[in-house]
Amino acid sequence: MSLPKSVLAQGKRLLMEAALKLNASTRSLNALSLRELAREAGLNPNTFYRHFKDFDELGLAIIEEMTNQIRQPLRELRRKAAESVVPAHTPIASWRENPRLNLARATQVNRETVKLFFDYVAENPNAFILGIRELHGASPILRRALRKVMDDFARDMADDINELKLMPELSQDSLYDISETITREMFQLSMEYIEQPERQEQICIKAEKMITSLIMGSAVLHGHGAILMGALQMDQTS
Amino acid sequence: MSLPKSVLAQGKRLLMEAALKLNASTRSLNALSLRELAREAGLNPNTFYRHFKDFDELGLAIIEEMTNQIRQPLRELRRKAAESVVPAHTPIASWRENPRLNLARATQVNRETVKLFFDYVAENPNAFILGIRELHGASPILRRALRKVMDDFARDMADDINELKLMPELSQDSLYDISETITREMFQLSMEYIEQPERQEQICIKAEKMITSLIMGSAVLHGHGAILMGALQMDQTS
DNA sequence: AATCCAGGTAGACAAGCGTCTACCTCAGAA
DNA sequence: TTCTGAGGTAGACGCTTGTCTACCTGGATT
Repeated sequence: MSLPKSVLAQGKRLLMEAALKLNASTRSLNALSLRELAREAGLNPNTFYRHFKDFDELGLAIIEEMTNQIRQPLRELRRKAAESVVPAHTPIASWRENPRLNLARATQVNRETVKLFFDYVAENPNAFILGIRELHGASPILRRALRKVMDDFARDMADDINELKLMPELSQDSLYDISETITREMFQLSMEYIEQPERQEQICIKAEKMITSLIMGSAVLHGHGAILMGALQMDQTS
Repeated sequence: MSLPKSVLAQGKRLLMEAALKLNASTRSLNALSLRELAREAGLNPNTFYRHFKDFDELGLAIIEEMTNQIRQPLRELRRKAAESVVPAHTPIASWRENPRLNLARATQVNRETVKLFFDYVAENPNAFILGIRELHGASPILRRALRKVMDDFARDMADDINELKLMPELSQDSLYDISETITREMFQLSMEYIEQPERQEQICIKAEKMITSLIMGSAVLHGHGAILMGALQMDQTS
């Protein structure tokens, strides 16, 4: 949960961590009082002003740090997962040529990415609580910022699906729509994952199925049903 | 946005409406001050205590009213939409027998339900803002209550899909999972719908596609792909 | 060696807060 | 007709709040 050691002044980080903690356990950011925050951080109330103009600025700082921390690792994981089925730099057969192999790759990437994502959620629950809370919170500034974060995530996902050929070819728009939906759902589910530790495994499975269904359904809807059916039948008999 | 005329004391309704308004425009429920609320409602601060123990109780009252208002109409609409393709009391052919007709029915119900839902959102934006905000808010009580609301919605949806045979047969669990995902997504999208009036039509279409993809994907995943493909091909040539 | 200034503190202020007790009012039950 | 109790008000209480001005400190810059 702790923020990364960086060039941030100590007090600034203390305040950010206190905000994360209070936000998760007690109240949303905009219901937080400056003095309460300072108390939690063990600092003088005025110290807040040395680092932030207002709570939005604090929120933005937290969001930025968190985003930087998770965005790149997620992309790398997708690559690793894809390579674990087909070694890197192997020319990738088209879905039409080898539907079975491609489906296996996609399934593997799906499974591993979901797992990593939830691992990260479990390690940084407070960050996700804050993110999801403020995504629908009262501050338009934070809402906008978090929507952009999710948008970036979705774009990354779409790029990776494209690049790693994780599903039959699709228009850019449709692909992005799917990525957006998946991203939204994953963030939603991360709350359940945090709040119901005893159901974590089920939630993982649910997430995988949701993603698979969405992607498959979209493929069918765009005329790639036959390819998929081929892959699936071969898969079931193996 | 206004709450229904009912047996509620006037002051109670005034307070609930003030809470809706302030929540939507300014701050989340738990960041609301009692005096501010009373001011907005044009009442004495103490009047609050005559009706509610605390803000959670207020929130619960609002949520309950809203749920009663939308739950039944949604169910009825699904029936009407289904009947507009196949008249009531007609014995419904199985998907295997007549995939094309069933797909048409499902598509119609999908389209009309999405439309009705968003219409209702547009009429009661503040209620949805409050609902979505508090679904991820700081109060565990309201979170739990709203999760139950969404759960009920999902169950209704699953029941209707079953009863109206809106998709090929599926295990109850899988069907419920899908309904849950769709419900979650619809609530998410309702925020976008409210905040981006100029994109309302696109959001409708996006929602329809999302639902179709999910349902089709799930059908494929559970071995009903062939039926679907048949229906689709016949559809495309018509 | 002098200076600067980012980071942190101290105290004070008026304003707003939640909540208490006490009082008013008036429709309907007795 | 009297009584009662739900709905609403008034004033006061001690706290907490955000923010202001002023001051301290110690490492880097000159």
